[in-house]
Amino acid sequence: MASNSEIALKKTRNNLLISIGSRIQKLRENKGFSQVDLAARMLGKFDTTNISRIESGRTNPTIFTLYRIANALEVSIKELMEFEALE
Amino acid sequence: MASNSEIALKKTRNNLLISIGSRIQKLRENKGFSQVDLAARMLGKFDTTNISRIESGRTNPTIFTLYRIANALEVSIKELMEFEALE
DNA sequence: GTTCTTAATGCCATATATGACAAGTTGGTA
DNA sequence: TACCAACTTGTCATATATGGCATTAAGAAC
Repeated sequence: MASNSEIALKKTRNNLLISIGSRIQKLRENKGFSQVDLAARMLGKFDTTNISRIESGRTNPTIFTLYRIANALEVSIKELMEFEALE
Repeated sequence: MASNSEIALKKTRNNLLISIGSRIQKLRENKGFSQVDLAARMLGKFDTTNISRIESGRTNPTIFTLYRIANALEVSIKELMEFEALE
C-alpha cells in the first residue's frame, strides 16, 4: 500500500512535471513551432510522441532531453526552468 | 558504426552531465554535506551510489531527481542550472 | 462530404535511471 | 599496523524514458 508520504511525493512529482511541460508548450507556441517542428530541431533523434508526453507531464524527462529541447527553442536551460511551481 | 554526428552528440551529452555533476558537487561541498548527507536530505529514497554517479557525470538524471537534489541543497532548480558549459 | 495538420494515445522494444547491496579505494587518525 | 569515513565501482533487478509505429480525434480548410 502507498503511504501518505509516497502519495505526497507522487503529487510533488506530478506538479513539477506539469509545470515544466506547460513551460515548454508555452515557449514552443510562442515560437510558432508545432511539436513536429520542435522534434525536428532537436539534436539527435526525438519522437514527437514524447514531446506530447512531456508537455502534458506524463513523463519525467532527463536533463539531456531538456537540454536538447531548450536548444531547439533557442533558450538556455535556466530559462526553461523559469516556470511557476504548482502548489 | 557510430557516425560523426552521433559521436558529437555523445560528447555534448557527456559535457552537459559533467558540468551538472560538478555543479552539484560544488554546492554540496559548500554546504559541508557528504553524499550520504545529501541522499538522506532528499525527498523519497535516493541511493548514495547514484549521487556519486551523477556528480561524476556517469548518469543522465531525470528532472525530478535534480529537483530533489536542489531541494536537499536548499537551492532552486534554476540555481542548480547555473553551471559553466564545457568546451 | 474529403483532405491536411496537429496533437493525443496505445502498444511494444530497447536503453538506461534508479534501488539495493557488496567490495574496493583513498585519506586521515591513532 | 589497524580502523574509520567518504567515496567509487561492479553487478543485478525493476521501473521508466525514449524510439518507433499505428490509431484516433479535432479543427481548418477545400
